[in-house]
Amino acid sequence: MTGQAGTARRPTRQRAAIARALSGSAEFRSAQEIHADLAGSGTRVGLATVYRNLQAMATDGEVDVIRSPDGESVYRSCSTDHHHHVVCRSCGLAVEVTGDAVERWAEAVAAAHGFTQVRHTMEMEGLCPACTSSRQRGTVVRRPTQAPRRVVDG
Amino acid sequence: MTGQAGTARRPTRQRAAIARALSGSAEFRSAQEIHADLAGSGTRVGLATVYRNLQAMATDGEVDVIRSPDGESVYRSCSTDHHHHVVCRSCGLAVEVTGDAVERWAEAVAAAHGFTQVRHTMEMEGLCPACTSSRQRGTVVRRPTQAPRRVVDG
DNA sequence: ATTCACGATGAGAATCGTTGTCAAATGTGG
DNA sequence: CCACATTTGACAACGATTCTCATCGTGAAT
Ligand SMILES: [Zn+2]
Ligand SMILES: [Zn+2]
Ligand SMILES: [Zn+2]
Ligand SMILES: [Zn+2]
Repeated sequence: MTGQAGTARRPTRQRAAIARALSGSAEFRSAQEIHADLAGSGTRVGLATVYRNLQAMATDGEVDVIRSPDGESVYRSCSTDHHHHVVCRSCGLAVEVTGDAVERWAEAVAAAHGFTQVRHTMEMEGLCPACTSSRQRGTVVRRPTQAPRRVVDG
Repeated sequence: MTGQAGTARRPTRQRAAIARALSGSAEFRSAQEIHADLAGSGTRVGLATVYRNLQAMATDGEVDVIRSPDGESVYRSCSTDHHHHVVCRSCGLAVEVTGDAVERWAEAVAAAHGFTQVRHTMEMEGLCPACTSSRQRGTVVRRPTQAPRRVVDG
């Protein structure tokens, strides 16, 4: 059978704590970070439980989840400010951008296929101005592994 | 100093084999799959080498890379047909979509920040028509883990 | 062609995020 | 309160990716 009459998910102290921790920040955070936060604030929750609940909340559409470039799953409560990034492939410079155009497009194309409660992620990567000119001059920036600078921008 | 006069990357039999394997398919494939392909076709290449080269090619902008939902990095040679997905959060149904609007938007917004050689990834997720109506009827599809069906579409 | 310096390779160990296991604890419905 | 299905937690197991390091292959110089 595919579906079973809906017994809602049970409310537990752990689930509540995790939800609270999530809504506390507007940034994407990993399961481990959240687990650490909880532990730090005296709330004792098993790591596996954090993973399980974050997953559940994700499939229930309560949180957004994306994969960080390092391969971690990072979560963020849905309602928070929504934006995208343009990241430099060479030096890691990141710029935040927003744009109604994509938002509307995503909504429209998904709706056209009958999908509801649609959410999306989009990332752009290329060469930043500095790295672009470096390459033109024939020099190659070989993965400086420098900490990505984060540049906020509307 | 950030950059050093460019000693290009050295050509090796392994690198060539990996590049060939990549251009052979228009689909995203994982490092392990490519390694298996090579081994299958009698080309002996170390797994670590496959990883290293795929990464290098990615930072050089020769291949696209995204994270599959299972957490694997999957690679695809750049020039191949470009599209996006709308995936059902509940049953895994996936629809391929294309749209000039996003493509142009991404290009424009990145250019506005001086970025060049821009590439992007975008994924949408929501509830497919079937799962939407299921929920409305009060039934909950609890992660059937059914193999995602792939539905091509322009 | 020979030599040199250094990037590239490969085999296996080591990492580390994530998932599985299963007994104990805890909500729920009656 | 009772019977029962979920959820939790501690820890083992997994698996993709990265690291280590001895050895090899290339490009450049001689
Ligand atoms: Zn850059
Ligand atoms: Zn958006
Ligand atoms: Zn569905
Ligand atoms: Zn696109």
